[in-house]
Amino acid sequence: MYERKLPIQDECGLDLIREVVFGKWKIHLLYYIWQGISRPGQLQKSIPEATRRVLNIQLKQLEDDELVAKTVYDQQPPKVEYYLTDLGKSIMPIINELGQWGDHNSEHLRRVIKKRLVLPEV
Amino acid sequence: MYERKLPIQDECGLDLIREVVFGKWKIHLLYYIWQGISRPGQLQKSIPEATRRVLNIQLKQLEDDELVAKTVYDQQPPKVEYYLTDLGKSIMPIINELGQWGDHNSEHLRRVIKKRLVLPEV
DNA sequence: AACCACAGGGATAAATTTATCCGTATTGAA
DNA sequence: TTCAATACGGATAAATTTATCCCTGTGGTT
Repeated sequence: MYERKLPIQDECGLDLIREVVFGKWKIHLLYYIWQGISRPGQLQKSIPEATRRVLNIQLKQLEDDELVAKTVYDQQPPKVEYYLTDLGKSIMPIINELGQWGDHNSEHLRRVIKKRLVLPEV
Repeated sequence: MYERKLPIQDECGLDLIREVVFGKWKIHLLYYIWQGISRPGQLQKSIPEATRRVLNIQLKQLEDDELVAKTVYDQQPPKVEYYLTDLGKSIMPIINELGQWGDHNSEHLRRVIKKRLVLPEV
């Protein structure tokens, strides 16, 4: 594992939120699992931009943080199903609102984000 | 500036959200500005764990993304006041919910976060 | 004259996160 | 026997973000 060197901030609610949901694909994973897409392979197809490796890592963190849990079926080939814990379920209304806010303002947001790619004016 | 090498994902609302609010102190800054703490020096006192440098960088990004704007008073010593744009205001209800969720579940969250510091069992 | 408050940013190092590559294991099917 | 499907994870490189250190400039105060 990676041994952290800088202290983790956990003073306020916003600190805690950052620690558990600010990963590149965490809110996406929570969303798709909530939608019923439970198996790792399906999740990867739902998020093709992410490599399988990263999804595994972030799923593991969500699991460690107890926002998701999984059932490992004892069979061959392996079968695993993720599901949201009660804690995970409880945050979904907010994540959905975030997604809606992003969709609702997508025109604006894409515009400002695209500017980042443009080289600074001479 | 930093020239990005990997493509930015901006497919869905959740991608866009990540791009504009997933910085170490961005939601904190939005929150405090929303609370009326508008001057850079005050913001830094409100978030003592962050260095002034990082706050400047993240404020600049929030400004580029048009979630905040600022008034620069033409006087000496300098005086600057940040405020939320309409877009910035519109996301505050959700950020407040995030903070409340974190506060509400702080006991659980602190527990799982602290485990990360513990070395893996032998 | 020396210092403080104020806001800002360059240069670089360090930390952290993510990407890339590749290997493990099992069963059934071609 | 070779390959596909399934899930997982080590090792390392690259990218990105954050931390550290230090400097600029002005006007008022001591």
